[in-house]
Order: sequence, then C-alpha cells, then structure tokens
Amino acid sequence: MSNCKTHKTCINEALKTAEIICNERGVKLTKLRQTVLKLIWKSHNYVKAYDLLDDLKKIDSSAKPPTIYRSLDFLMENGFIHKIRSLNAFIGCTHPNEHKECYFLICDNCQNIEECCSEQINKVVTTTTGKNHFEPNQVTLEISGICQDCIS
Amino acid sequence: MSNCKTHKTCINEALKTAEIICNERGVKLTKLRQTVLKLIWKSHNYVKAYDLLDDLKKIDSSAKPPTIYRSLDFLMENGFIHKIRSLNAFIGCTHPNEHKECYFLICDNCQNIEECCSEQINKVVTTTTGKNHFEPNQVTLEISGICQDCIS
DNA sequence: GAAATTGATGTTATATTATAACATAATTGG
DNA sequence: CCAATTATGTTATAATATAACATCAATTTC
Repeated sequence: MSNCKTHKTCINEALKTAEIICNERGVKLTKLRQTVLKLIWKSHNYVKAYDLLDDLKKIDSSAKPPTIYRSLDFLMENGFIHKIRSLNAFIGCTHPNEHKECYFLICDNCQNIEECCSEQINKVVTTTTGKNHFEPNQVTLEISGICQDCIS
Repeated sequence: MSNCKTHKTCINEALKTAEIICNERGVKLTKLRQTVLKLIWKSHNYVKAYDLLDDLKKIDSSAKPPTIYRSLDFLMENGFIHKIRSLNAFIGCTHPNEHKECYFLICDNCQNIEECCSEQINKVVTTTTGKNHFEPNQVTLEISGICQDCIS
C-alpha cells in the first residue's frame, strides 16, 4: 500500500523520470503522452483504458480509443507503466528503467496492487527457462489474493 | 512441444480424466462441456474463444458466445483448461487435479505453449508472498520468448 | 529554406473479447 | 410429483482493442 503524503510528488517524480529516460533514449515524451502518464498516476491503483479515455476527454473532448492506446503502448514500451493482464488494466511503474521484470501482488479485496520485484524470482525463472532451453523475452507474473491490510 | 503419435489418445485421455474428476466432485461434465473440452483438445495449441465458437457452430449452429464462455468457465474452475491471459486464449491442462499452479512458456515464433510446473517456482512465490504478508490465491505466470525448436 | 522523410496525432470504422439479463429446459432432492 | 437447483438458450450489449487512412508536426537532406 502506498502511503505517500503529498501524492503530487509521486506524479511529478514519475513525469520527471520519464522525461529523463526519454531524453536518454532519444524518444519523445509528447504533451499527450505526458498527460496520459499523469492521468495514470492520478492514483497508485490500476486504471482501465476506457476510464483513462474518459479522463482524457475532460481535457480534450476529441480523444478517442486510439489516442489512449497509442500512448499506453508508448509508455509500456518504455517501461513507464505496466499492463496487468489478469485485469486488463494499467498501472504506473514505481521504478522504471531499473529492470525489466516486475511482479505484482493484486489484492482481490481492496484492489491494491503491489509491485514486487524479486531477484529470487528472476533467478528461478532463468533456471526454469534454461532447463527447457527456452529463451525468455517477457515474463508476466501476477499473484492475486488478499493483501496484508485486508487479512483480518 | 508435443510429440504424441495418435493425438486421439490425448483427447480421450483428457476427457476420461475430466469425467473421473467430475464424478469425484459431484459436478457434471455435460454433453456440451465434453464437446467444448474435445474441441479445445483438437490440438495441443491454444485456442481463442471465438474460434472455438465457430467450431462449435459446425456441430450446433445455434451456439452463441455465452454457450462457449460458460463451458470455458466450468472447465477452468475444475482445472481442465487454463486461460492464457497474455493471449486471451485457452488451452487444455496436461495434468488436471495434480496441483493448482501451472506456468507457461509461450513461443512467440511457433505459438507453441509448454506447460511448465515447478516446485521451485511455487516455493519462491510462497517466499515472496510471505515476505509481503500476502495470502496468494491465484498465480499467473506466463513467459513468452523463443522455444527450443525455434532457436536456430 | 523547400522538399522529402519520418513520427505523432486525428478520425472513422470495426474487430475482438466477454457478460448481463431473462427465458426455458433438464435434473435432482424432498 | 413438486420445488429448487443447475444447465442451457437467446437477445442484447458491454468492454477491450486495433486497422486503415488522413492530417499535422518535426527533422533531415539536399
């Protein structure tokens, strides 16, 4: 669970980091992409694409599905957000650029998602794929259940 | 990769196992559910729900989306098939009832999916969730990449 | 700096995936 | 048998996502 005091800091942080990484990579964090990233970071929870679209429409009434999905694609490609496949939803990455593999603990009760990265998991994934002579590209690990705060 | 000689055996095996488990559990593997399971087992690859629906329509032209999705739900609940979330697709389980957690190696090239279960992964998942005081319910682990046969 | 190329966004349309809601039929437990 | 439950039929629509083409903006090349 996030216990940020002034959430604005989180948003600014996320935007700043993205900006820096984009500069490094020579890709552009356009106004639109910034806006979408900001909207995703409105909270620490996951967002659905069409909810995001509704939010965006408040700013630009001409926004349409491709508007959102393209920005989402860009933000995912660059590791600024993640797609949660078991929810068809998106969430801001808490540490873009640090590594590729991010794992998620998804609370069925409060909907909170904890990004949980583990060297140990990486290792065991490597071992398993190695045993199968499989060259991994993308690892999706999503664990749903009940989070600490909801276990009573 | 599957190298079954007479694939019919795989289908029959899957159906028989499902039948037995259903009897044990006192749930019903109805004609429809059997048919859907058989259609899923038409190959060792994954299938998409609407392709399945098309197949089913050849048998019963009145089949509609809920027909398929209900059967899929039943078959998933009972562990006879898995949903591959990163593909929005379904695949027969190669060892229903043995355990809950099944992991997948998905080849980006040949589309083959290898069910890969690992006590080691289970353990590290338990450790990770434990560390986070998280009570896991459902674990989704899908690794996409290039399989043994496609690495040249 | 004009032309050409590339990348981003706008726009229309539609594909794909999935479920709600209610009707009917089949099964089973008392 | 009757009531209750479970399964299926049916209609409609919700939710998720992309194709295809038009336009606009930025950049590069000459």
